[in-house]
Amino acid sequence: MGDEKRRLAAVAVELPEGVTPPGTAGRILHAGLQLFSEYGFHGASIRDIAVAAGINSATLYAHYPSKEHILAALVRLGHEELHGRLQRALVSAGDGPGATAATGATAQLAALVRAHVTAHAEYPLLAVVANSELHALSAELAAPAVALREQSTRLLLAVLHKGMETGEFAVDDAFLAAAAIAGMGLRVAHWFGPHQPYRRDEVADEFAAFALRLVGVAAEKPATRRRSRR
Amino acid sequence: MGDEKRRLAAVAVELPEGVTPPGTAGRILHAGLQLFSEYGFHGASIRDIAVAAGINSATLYAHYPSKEHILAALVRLGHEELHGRLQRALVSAGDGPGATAATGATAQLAALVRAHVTAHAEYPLLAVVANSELHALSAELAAPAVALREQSTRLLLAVLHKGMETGEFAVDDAFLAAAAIAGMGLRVAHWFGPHQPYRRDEVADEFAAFALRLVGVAAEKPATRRRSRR
DNA sequence: GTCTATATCTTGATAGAC
DNA sequence: GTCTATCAAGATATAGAC
Repeated sequence: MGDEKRRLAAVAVELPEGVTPPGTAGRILHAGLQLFSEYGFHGASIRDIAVAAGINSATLYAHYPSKEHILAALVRLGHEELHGRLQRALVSAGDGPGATAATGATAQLAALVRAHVTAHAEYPLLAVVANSELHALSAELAAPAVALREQSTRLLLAVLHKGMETGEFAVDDAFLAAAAIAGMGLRVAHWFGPHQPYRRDEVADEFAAFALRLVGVAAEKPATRRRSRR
Repeated sequence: MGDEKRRLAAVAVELPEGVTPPGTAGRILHAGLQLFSEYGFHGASIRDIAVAAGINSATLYAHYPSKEHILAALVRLGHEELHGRLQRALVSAGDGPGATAATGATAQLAALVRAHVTAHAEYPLLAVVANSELHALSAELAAPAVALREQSTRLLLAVLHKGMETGEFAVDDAFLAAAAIAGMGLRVAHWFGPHQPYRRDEVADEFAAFALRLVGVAAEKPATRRRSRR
């Protein structure tokens, strides 16, 4: 699955639009994103980040009070972006015109997984930093992200429980199903990239179909299935 | 899913039996396992490791030529353990008395996933180090693990392709299915622990069932299903 | 094999001029 | 806001006695 030596595939260093601070602060964030995702928090130095941002290392402290705060900003940003997408996906799926009591959870789970996978395929570096470097933060600086993560988990569990109650899903254990579904989506950030023969929405659709099968929902269009690509 | 701040749950620091060097070299390896898994390679210092191993930092160099070599030993060990388990699982499933052309791939996929999940639940620290700290190694020291990882991936892909050919599996794309199945198993190392109300084999069985559903194999015993625990 | 002591370098962060 | 210069602490690794 790609270059197995690196933490993730060669991807453009991108942050969600609208939320990145302008000017130097934003360039520092981009530099941190790139270096933290590749070398980890402790593996990237203040000077490395400064060089990548095109500034002197001392200038950095005019924008962030410490190296840790750069990471905290990225981790928070990543968790906010994901949680916002999950929430919007849920709302859209729940309010859809075709939603009934018998298909609500199915559509919501598909929307949730699609959003989850899309986010990880769209911002792989941010996802890796938010997931794999959270532990480098102090409890205080990690708190906002931890809270968001718990809420995101709750969204998934709620949909699973709902589907189990309506009978849409045949699942023994909601937690284990959530862990499996979340795990397969999280990992996308590590292998997805422009070198793959897939578009983001192809992966998202396929993984949503995987999730539905996983919870016991039969495939909706068995005839439409494409041939294998790999 | 556990303490979301840390990289993994509170688990005993264990290495596979028989492969750990005796004496001080082994204690260094255990110390490295604990500290690398919690703080990452660059987040744990030589002195930290020495203290955890109960020796002076200089003594360490009588056993390993560099800090990087400690990590390399752990990463290699982790990949060898996993690959060995996958191979043995495949052989057992393939040679089983009930194996036929129509069920071979199904049994093999279940065995593969069970072994994968069991390994990650049995040695979570080792799995986290082997997976998440591989990038900190030079290309040379990472090479053995990278090679093993490619072989493990091939095992899974081969089973998927076989099941697609025999008609056991209804899968569009073997690579995406492999990525999903591998991802859900890899993540187990991050949340499994003694605080969870599951035994290792319960998780392994459930995840194997998830994988079979994911590739389109209908549940074998729908009546035997237990009630949800969470 | 294990220690004390130390060399050498890099780290995160600060002081102060412009 | 950005720089030069620098501090104090920490890093990896080595030398040499026992």
